[in-house]
Amino acid sequence: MSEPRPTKAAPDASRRSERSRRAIFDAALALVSETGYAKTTIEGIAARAGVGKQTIYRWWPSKAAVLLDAFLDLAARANEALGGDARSEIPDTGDLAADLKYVLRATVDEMNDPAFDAPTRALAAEGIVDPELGARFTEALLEPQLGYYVRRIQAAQAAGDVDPDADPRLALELLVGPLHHRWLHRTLPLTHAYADDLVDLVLRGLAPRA
Amino acid sequence: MSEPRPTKAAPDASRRSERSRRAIFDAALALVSETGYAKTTIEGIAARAGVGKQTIYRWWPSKAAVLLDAFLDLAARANEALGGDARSEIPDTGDLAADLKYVLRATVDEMNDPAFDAPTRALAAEGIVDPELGARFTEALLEPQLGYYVRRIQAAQAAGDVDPDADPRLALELLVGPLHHRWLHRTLPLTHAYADDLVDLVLRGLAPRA
DNA sequence: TTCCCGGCGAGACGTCTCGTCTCGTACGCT
DNA sequence: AGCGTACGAGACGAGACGTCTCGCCGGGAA
Repeated sequence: MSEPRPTKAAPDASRRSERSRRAIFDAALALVSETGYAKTTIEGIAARAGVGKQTIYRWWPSKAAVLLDAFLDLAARANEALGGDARSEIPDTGDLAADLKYVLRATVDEMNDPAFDAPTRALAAEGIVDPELGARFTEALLEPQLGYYVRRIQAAQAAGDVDPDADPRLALELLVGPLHHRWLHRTLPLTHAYADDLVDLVLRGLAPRA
Repeated sequence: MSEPRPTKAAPDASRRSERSRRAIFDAALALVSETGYAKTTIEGIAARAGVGKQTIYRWWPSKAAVLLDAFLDLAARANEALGGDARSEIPDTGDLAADLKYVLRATVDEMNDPAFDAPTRALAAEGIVDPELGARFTEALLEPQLGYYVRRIQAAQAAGDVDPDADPRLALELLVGPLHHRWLHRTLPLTHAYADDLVDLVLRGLAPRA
C-alpha cells in the first residue's frame, strides 16, 4: 500500500529550488493576466521564468495545477502581509443581515473585477472538468471561504437570530450558490442590490420559528 | 452595418448537407461518451463521421460549439419523440413543495448519471471560460429550464402559496444555485434528501407574510 | 576539502492537433 | 445540360505537448 508509485521515481523535494518555484509562479501569473489563460502555455511559462520545461513537468501535472499553486501562493503572501490568520473572517457586529450583505457585496465586486474574474474562472472551469484538480481547488480555495459563513451563521444561532434547527451548511449554500450561479453562467448582472435581496430572502427562511 | 463580415465569405446554408450534419453530431456524441471530451478532437470527429475537416470548420467555430449543437439536436429529437412541447413543464398538483421536490430529485438523478454528467460538465466548463459559447449555452439550455420554475412559482403566487411580493427569478436561483454549486464543485454528495431540505428551507422564506 | 548525487537550464526530438489550403468529385438548382 | 458550390480527402506549416539527454552547479557526506 505504501510503496512508491510505479509510475515514476518521485523527485527529492528536499533538493527543490525555491528560486525556480517562485519564478514559475511569477511568470504564470504574469502571463495569464497579460495574454489570458487559454493562450498561456507551459513552454511560455518556462521561458518567461528562465527555467527548463522539465522543472515544471517534474513538479506539476498540468498548466492548471501550476496556476492554482501560484494563486494559492499569492493569496498566502497577501494574507500574511495583513497579519493575523483570521483576516477574512466575516465581521460580527450583531446585525447578521448587515454583516452578510457586506461580505456578499465584496464578493460581487471581486466577481466584477477582471483581475480576479479571469483567473478564477479559468481555475473553476478546469476544476469542473478535472476531478483531481477540482478537489484541490475546492479544498484549498473554496471550502476555507465557506467556513467563514458557517461560523458566522453558528454565531447567529447562538445569539438567537437564526433558527437553531437550521443547517448552517445548507444556509450558506443558499447565499453562495445563487451568486456563483449568476457569476459563472452570466445570466443576469451581479449588483449590490442583488446581494442585498439575496440576503433578505434567505434570512426570512432562517428566522427562528415563532 | 449590415454588410457581410469581412472575416470570411459566408457559406451558402441552403446548400448544406443534412447528411453530413447528422453524421457529425452522431460522431461527436459517440466520441465524447467513449473517450471523454478532452480526448475528443475535431480531426477525430471528422474521421469518425466520414467527413472532411473543412466541413466542420466551415460551420462551427470550435469543438465545444459542435458538441453543444449535437446536444441540442439530441434533446430536440428526444423531446419531439415525447410529443407535446410542454413536456418538461413542472407539474402543478397544487402542492408546491411536492412538485419542486419531484423536479429537483430528478435533476439530482441526472447529475449523478455519468451519461448526462460528463458532456454537460464539459459544456458548462467551456461556457464559463468562453463568453460567446457561454451565452449560447445559457440561452439554449439553461434559461428554458429556468423558465419552468418561474412559471410554477408564479402559479403558486396566484394560488396564494407564495408571497406575491417575492421575485420568482430570485426564488428560482435559491433552488437551482445551491444544487449546481454542489454539482459543479463536488463539495458534498447530491441526494434526494438534500433536494428535499433545500425546497423546505427555501419555501420557508417564500411563505406569504402572516 | 573532495566527491558525488540529483535537481537545474537549455533545448532537441517525435508526436499530435490545430486551422488553412487545395485538389477533384458529386449534388442540386436553373 | 451546365454551372456553382459544398463536399471528402488529405497535404501542409505552425505550434504545443511531454520526454529525453546533455553539461552545469550546489549542497550534504566522507
